[in-house]
Amino acid sequence: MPRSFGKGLGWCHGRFKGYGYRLTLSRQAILDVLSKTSEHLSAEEIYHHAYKIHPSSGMSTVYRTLELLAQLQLVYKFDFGDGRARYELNRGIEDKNHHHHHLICINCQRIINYTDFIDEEVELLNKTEKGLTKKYNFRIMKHILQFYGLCERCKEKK
Amino acid sequence: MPRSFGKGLGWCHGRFKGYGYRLTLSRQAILDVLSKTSEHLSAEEIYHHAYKIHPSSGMSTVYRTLELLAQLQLVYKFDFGDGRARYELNRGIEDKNHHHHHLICINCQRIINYTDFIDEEVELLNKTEKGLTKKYNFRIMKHILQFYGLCERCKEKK
DNA sequence: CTCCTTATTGGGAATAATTCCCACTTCCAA
DNA sequence: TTGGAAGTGGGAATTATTCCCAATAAGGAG
Repeated sequence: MPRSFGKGLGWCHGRFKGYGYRLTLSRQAILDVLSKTSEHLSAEEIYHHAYKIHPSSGMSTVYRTLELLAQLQLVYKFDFGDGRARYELNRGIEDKNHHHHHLICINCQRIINYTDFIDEEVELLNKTEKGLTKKYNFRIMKHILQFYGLCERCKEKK
Repeated sequence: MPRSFGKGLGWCHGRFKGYGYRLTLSRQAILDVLSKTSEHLSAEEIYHHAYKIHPSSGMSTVYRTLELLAQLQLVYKFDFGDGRARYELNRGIEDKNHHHHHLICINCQRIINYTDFIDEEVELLNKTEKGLTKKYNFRIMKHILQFYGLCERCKEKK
């Protein structure tokens, strides 16, 4: 919403206008939802939360907006293997130190953002990226690194 | 089929029986298809190929069988971001040196198995895995490492 | 502030991969 | 040979996502 929106998302506004996009109430509501959670919400979850802020947003709009935001790199779109996409606000633009990878429980879907070893990981990924770019003549645009397993709780029950 | 099946897949037979599963014609056909390709086939592609060998296999059976094979670790199930699962025979059991990761073209879906830097990658992944296991008390069961981009050809056209 | 152009929207229908269901078949061990 | 369990086919059901298009709203110009 207008008020809370100002907090940390003002920069989005410029980004939108810069590309000729309109910052509508639906889009604000969706950005607002994403900015207020640390969870990795699905489109439907975002839809439900956005509903409370701006009740007339439909699913189509949610999907379209998320697609747009992903394209603008304002959000990341992830697949954690449970058959639906999940979205996370890209906080990295204003706040470095937020770069992380994911550890996913295949039983309860709990997701942990970890930053351990992240520097080494990023270093190796960059190196590999360079090597692959050269050898296979690719233009690499993104990578995925995820660990899957059973979390503390789910491990017991099996 | 029976004859060609003997080539390199004999060990599957034992694996099946060991778990009390039956090695039916449908299952043989599917394993046969997977053993004869280096591509990453989707369930539907596997279905079509298997059809030539054993025409009465239905889609349900293909999905069920692939699920079973993945569970037995005889095949790997991958998601390359194009909305359908893809499957690859696990040749690692008899043939080391086949461990690889994937480089995927987001435009034409071409997939390259690369082994460059694989030792360093595996080393870092193992280390990270150990660290995460300890810190978050997870039982890690698998990881995903993939690079996405535009291949040589698709890069030009954009 | 109002008007005009055009991006954006809602919602219902369409799509597509995968899973479900269940009567029928096949396999194997006794 | 037979009984029960494992496996099967195919069509229906499920589910996330995309498509479509008439109606709406954003925001710059006047």
